[in-house]
Amino acid sequence: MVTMRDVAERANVSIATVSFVLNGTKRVAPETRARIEAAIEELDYKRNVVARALASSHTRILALLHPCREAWPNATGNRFVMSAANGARERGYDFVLWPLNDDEQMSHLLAGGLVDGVLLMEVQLRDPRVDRLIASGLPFALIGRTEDEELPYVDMDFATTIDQAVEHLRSFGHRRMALVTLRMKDPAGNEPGWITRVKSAYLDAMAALGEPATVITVEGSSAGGREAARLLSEDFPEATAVILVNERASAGLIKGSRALGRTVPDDLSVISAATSAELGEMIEPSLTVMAAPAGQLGRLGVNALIDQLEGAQDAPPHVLIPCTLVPGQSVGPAPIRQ
Amino acid sequence: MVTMRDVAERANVSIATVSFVLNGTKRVAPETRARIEAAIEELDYKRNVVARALASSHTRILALLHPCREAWPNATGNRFVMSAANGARERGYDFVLWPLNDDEQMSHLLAGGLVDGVLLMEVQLRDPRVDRLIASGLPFALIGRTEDEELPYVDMDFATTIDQAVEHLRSFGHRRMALVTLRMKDPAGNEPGWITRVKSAYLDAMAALGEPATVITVEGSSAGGREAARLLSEDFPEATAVILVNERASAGLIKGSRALGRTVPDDLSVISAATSAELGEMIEPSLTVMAAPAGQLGRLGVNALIDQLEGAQDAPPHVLIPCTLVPGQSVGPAPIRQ
DNA sequence: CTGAAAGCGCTTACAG
DNA sequence: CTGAAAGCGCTTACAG
Repeated sequence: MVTMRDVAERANVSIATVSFVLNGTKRVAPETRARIEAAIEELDYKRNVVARALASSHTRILALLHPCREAWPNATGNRFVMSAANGARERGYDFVLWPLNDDEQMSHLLAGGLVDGVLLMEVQLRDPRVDRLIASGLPFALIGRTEDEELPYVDMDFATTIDQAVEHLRSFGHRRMALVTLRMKDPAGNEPGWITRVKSAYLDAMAALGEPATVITVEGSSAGGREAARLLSEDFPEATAVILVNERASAGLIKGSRALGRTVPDDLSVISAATSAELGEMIEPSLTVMAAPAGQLGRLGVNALIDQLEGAQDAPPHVLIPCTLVPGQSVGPAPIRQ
Repeated sequence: MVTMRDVAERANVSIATVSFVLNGTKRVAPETRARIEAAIEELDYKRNVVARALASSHTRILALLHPCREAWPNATGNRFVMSAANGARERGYDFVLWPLNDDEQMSHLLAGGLVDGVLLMEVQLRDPRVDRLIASGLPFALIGRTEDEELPYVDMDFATTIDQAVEHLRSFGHRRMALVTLRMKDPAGNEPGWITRVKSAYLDAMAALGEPATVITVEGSSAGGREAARLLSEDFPEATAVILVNERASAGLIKGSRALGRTVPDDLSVISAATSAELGEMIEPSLTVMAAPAGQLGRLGVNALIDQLEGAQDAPPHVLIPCTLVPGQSVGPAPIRQ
């Protein structure tokens, strides 16, 4: 293994000077620098990240924590991760995904000194992981919000997204619209904050319109989607439109409705929010979608984290970004009925 | 920050003894051990992973490298990752996903001393990353095979999978079957090894049956699937069945065929191999699928890697696992025609 | 502009 | 069974 000492010897300098060149932390005479750079080149020296981390107490590694059990989110999640990784890299940080099963593993990671900062996804309103993060003293940024909105976060703007979905459906003449979302609780019985926000945005919108509201929650799967179709026809048969915020149930909802004799969009319009254009494309008829701003969230999240690490004195960022409407063929004029 | 020294002082021992207890590397008297464990508990001491890594030159971290650009694989890839992560954990290793953009980043990782071993996905027949891995001296295991089949790998058994798909279609009376697979090259013009293997397994099977063969390669997207439907009707209109090995084109192929007036499965049977039951469920009609053995591959891959790290003297593992048939509604009797 | 030296928090022969 | 001490490969005041 080539070490800094080897480089120093070859360039006839001390290891301190090599370090200065490598990190740009101090002026070094041009000729000296050239000699050192040549030695580095010739020896193909790479600095030992572990030793550097121990000496400097920084690793320049950022981790995205995510639950190991959960299905990995698909096109949206992927885009999020990639843009976060690229954003990190552009600012000179490594970025890793760290699947975690339990609290024990999380403590291990937080205390181990291996990462400089953490990005947390799928944050819940009262999230014990956030408490742990705070306790650990490690810098972090949240993708999603807790109850305590003082903490730094970037998040989808669910209120605006739902309002726009409602507006879009209204422009097609729909008045009775149901919300279909995800049934999901952690062991402690908490649901992700975004589900809570989606529900209340929907209820607010319906209240403002003076229309009746029905919220259907099903699991995130094809079967869940079919169940939603059934519940919809039982509990809210007057609905002519559905706002769907449950990506994995999308296909099942369409299939299930068809099986119950309601075709999309003739009998029922569907708009799938917080998802991706790719998903819309996969389904027949192509879904009208509100595409999640995954790329932006990834970049903003990682930048917020790095700003913090590098001691930007700004207030912690609170960023909300709405989804973008991508029209498909699943929304049509409201059917006339009595 | 609580260090080993704090623990040692509180327990009235040397830091060496604390280390022995922590690592179980040496006998320690029961009373001493108890004192130390109590101190660890009371101080909530966690060992500094970075310092340990520098001193021992092991981090007990394994990395799964994957290209940062690529779409993240979906249910199959997810299952693979999760089982690898859990497998690693069970043997006392951390497991991270490391998105990489380029060779520079790879060298940085390999030389940095941060990971003990590496799992490489989407291996190509001639894969420069593998050369780099070998040069780095880091232990690794491949998910997929290079040309040089001496290297340790675990992989899907494409030959068996294709044979079983063919057999399944034959049992429905099909004789003319096309292969639709993925068009994908890296910058150097190499295609992933699995694509090459799928093609030759298909060609071999058709040759053995004395049936004509047509291979259609399209990009992995809805549009690609529709293009495949078009190419199929132009280039091989006699085909009554398609073996599809291009997960993301599945939906488009069905949609595109329907648009061209061929319904599935009445006019055309489709079997989607190396994918997941979840995907099959999403599509209308539900796809008959050959589900990838993602969970097994993840576990076996990580175990092969750890065996190597821990110096098992066995020959490097060469494991092949076929997909599993999950019948859906996209395969039906071959239509009678002339 | 450069270097000698302490120190980051551990592990591990070695000695007793 | 336990400890004193060297050493892992860097960074970083401090001195010159």
